[in-house]
Amino acid sequence: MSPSAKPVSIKDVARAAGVSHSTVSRALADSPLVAAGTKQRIQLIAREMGYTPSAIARGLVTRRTATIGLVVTTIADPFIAEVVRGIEETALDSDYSVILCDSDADPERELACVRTLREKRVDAIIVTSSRVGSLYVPLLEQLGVPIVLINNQHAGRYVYSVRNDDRQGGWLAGEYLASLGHRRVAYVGGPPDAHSSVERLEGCRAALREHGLDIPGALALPGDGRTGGGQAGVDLLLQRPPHPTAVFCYNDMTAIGALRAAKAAGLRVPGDLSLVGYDDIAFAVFVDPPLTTIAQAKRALGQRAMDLALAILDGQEETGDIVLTPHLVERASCAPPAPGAGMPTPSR
Amino acid sequence: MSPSAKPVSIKDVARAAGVSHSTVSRALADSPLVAAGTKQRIQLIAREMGYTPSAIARGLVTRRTATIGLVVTTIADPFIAEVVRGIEETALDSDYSVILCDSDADPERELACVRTLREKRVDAIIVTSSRVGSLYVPLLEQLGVPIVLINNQHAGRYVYSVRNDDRQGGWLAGEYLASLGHRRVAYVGGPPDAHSSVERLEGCRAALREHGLDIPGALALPGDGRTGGGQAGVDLLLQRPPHPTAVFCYNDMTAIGALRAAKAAGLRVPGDLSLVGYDDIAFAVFVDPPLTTIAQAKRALGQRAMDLALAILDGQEETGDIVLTPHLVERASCAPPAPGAGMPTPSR
DNA sequence: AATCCCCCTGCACACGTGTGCAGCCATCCA
DNA sequence: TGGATGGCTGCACACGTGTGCAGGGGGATT
Repeated sequence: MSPSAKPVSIKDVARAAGVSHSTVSRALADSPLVAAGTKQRIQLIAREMGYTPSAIARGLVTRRTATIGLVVTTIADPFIAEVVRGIEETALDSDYSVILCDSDADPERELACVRTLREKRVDAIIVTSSRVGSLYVPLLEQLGVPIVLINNQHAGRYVYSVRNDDRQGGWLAGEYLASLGHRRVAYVGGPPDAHSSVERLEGCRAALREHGLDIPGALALPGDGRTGGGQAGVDLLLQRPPHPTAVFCYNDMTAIGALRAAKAAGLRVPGDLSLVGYDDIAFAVFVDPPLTTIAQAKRALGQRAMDLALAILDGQEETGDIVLTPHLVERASCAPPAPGAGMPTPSR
Repeated sequence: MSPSAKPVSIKDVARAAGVSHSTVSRALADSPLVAAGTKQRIQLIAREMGYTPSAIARGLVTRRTATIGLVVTTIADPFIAEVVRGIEETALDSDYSVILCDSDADPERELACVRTLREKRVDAIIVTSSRVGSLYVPLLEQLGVPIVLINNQHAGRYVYSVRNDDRQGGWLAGEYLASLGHRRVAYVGGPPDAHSSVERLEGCRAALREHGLDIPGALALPGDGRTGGGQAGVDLLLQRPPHPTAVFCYNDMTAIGALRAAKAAGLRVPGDLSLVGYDDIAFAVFVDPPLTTIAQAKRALGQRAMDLALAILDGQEETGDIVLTPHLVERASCAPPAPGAGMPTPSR
């Protein structure tokens, strides 16, 4: 069959089998309304003719496309890629397809994506780490489709969310650093408008306070969630003493940037500076030293999101806000502070 | 509108405008057959009613879904993620959607993907780095859809390909190492059945031969395209002297694994061992030392694949095999061999 | 033997959109 | 003023599938 030829339809099968197309439809759906013999014969003929049902036509009548839309800021982010994998996995297991839309963090493109997804009549939409998450809520009225937000809590009808407990993650980092003996820790955050960034900071602060410590405003820097932000953050910290002995980073990319800057400045990690990341991306193991980090269950995040979407479509009333607990992965980028560290002018 | 409400159709608009649905259809398509005034009025009403055309119904009659299927081994691979980004980008610009299928390198899942894509009536399929590429050719007869293979050359009707010139890439690596003065270089490859791996090896050999050198069989090791393969490869090389002074790796992941093994064995890179990767993934910059590597135009690979698919669907006869040229990116993982290196027993 | 009932099959319509063709009305030309 | 022409609109069908309803036929029961 050449690419331009039209595929065999249910009617073609019906003609070959000498029955009506209704009977074929029922036979292929394994309906009890069709006699066992007829059913078997039709199924055989359909197979022989290479029949494949048209999800298009089916979708038109059933109003279900068995397809969900997935909007991501960028698939090139290893954290997001892992989440997507979880979504893909459970989608395939449930015979669902996912239409991927890479908005490239551009709100205009993101809107174009949503418009397309609406035309394609996807059954639901999953959005990961969008900064314009709240933008969807007004759009929802026109959308008429359930939306699951990943790591972007947002209350609202028809808007659900699955997220990592950022506060708890921050707390783990703070508690760990404090227990190592650090008394002067800094924070290099994510994009200024990211809710998750302030949550992680607050969590960290809460833990430090239990030890009588805090992160002063001068040591809480904004970033961008990428290596550049980490690099700039540490550069800035090194310009104004006294230096921190540890830096908690918004995510692993930021930590990797911080690591570069520290090395470039002649500091040893973790000897002179301890670093804690967030996410536990695959590459955290491969930098030198391997990154101690707060691990999110990335795969699970995707799976739960997809499961939630399926449950909603199945008509089950589900809790609208699932939160997953992160945990600390101890590797080699942290150590107790060197005696006398954190003083106005380090050796250099 | 609640999620379960049905969207407004072209007929609803027609009723509101007091015309037939045909006229609405034409007006929205900006057909010259409709009077300018009527057209404007209808478009306004449609907008006010929040009408969105149903790609489902349209697809049924036009036999075009404006959707392509994308089959990947795993989206978690940063190289593939970058390619996907290129595809996504040009797809969105052409108002096409892409259905992503992560086969997890499992042939069975891969087949399930293709079956689903067929049901969804995608206009074309793009496959990246599948090892079972040749498996698609027999399937094509039932498929009736053009297929574009990325980095998986395979002649055949209705099967097209966009690929990186692996031989040339290998040649670049070999030439570079030879010009640095290395006389004993090893190769740690990809999966044994990967055609690209033998191409890169052969290209490298060709360059070395121009300098009177070669890669003996004992120094050409198989791998798996992941860090584990690189690690195992270098471990093996270090077990049997004389050691190579440089290792050309199938890809960056392999090189990163090789780097770990070398460090673990107390070797310094590039002092004691030079390393060349392949792909130039984003993380190649962040390992220590930053990786010298053969860069593939990943984004372009995706773009060209999508462009090719669009051209084919547009009825243009296109050349079926596009090959892109890689280039060397010099960073810090290579240096001239140390004097006396490559001898039976290194210092340790 | 007649009636009833059950099992199976087909008819017809619906889903939302695109399009060839016919038909209507107004305008223009003779 | 009558006919022709052209611009605009609606009718009807098609795309492929699902499903309520009617109807037919055969077996069982009375």
